Amino acid sequence: MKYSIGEFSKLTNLGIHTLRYYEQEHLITPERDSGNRRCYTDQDIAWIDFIKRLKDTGMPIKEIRKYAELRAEGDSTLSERMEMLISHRKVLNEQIKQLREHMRKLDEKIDFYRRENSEKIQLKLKK
Amino acid sequence: MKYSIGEFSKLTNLGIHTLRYYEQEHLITPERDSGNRRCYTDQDIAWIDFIKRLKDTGMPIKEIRKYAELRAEGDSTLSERMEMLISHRKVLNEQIKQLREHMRKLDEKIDFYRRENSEKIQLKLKK
DNA sequence: TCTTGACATAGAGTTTACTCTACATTGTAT
DNA sequence: ATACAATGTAGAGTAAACTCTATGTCAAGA
Repeated sequence: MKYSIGEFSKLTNLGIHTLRYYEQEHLITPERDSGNRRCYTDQDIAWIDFIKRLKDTGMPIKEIRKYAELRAEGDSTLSERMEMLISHRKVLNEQIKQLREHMRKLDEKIDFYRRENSEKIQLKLKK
Repeated sequence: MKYSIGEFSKLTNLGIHTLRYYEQEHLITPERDSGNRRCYTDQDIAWIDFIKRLKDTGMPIKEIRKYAELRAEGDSTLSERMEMLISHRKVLNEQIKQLREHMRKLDEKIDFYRRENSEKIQLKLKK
């Protein structure tokens, strides 16, 4: 199937402006029809999903762009792309570890508050 | 112990400019000495650590500011602050879940590449 | 006393990632 | 044929979170 930018925008939940911006940044390069309109494909949906994933895990547009450009070059860049993913995997792993630590500390703080609060309540009851 | 902004900057790894910016945004309000210089304390170090944690977990400055202002009001806001933390805890939990899912998908992709690559190698060997 | 370095404020500049505006063109329904 | 909604490009505007610059003050060492 082929999609106009409007349809594709709905399918991906990315604004039309954002899609054009991504094109400008070389993240995605849809074909054009006879009237110069963008034609997005089903593969493009999967590709945008992947871009979103990279974004959600903190990869800046510039680096996603590097990946996208390698991808556009074809199979000869497969191993280079794999290296990028493996190195990104490490980053992701670190992030998860960090968040767990943050969660732990947050729980400590919540516990502390709970204790503080119940002490305050004890005091109020004594009064 | 009391610290000048320069010392405090080193202790917290936040630039002097950033510290002044945080003050402007009401995240932290150090005392001033006779000559109007900022005096940071050891508590301030712990407080900045906590601010960093909130930032690292995606809380925007404006919301941290709300928390900081409640904190400055004292004990009467304890339960309100606790509510904020508990609700932030949920966000954090969601984040961790999301990242795990991203990791899973990333691993799938890496696996896929590995297979692609080995096929390519097989083809080369046959040639 | 003079100079230098850390600090002060006010405000401008930067980066990232959008988001919007203005204006031209095109495909489609009436 | 015409109106109008979707699309096109170019470029301006926005928001967040810094980051830097200009200019001034002041305390301490040479």
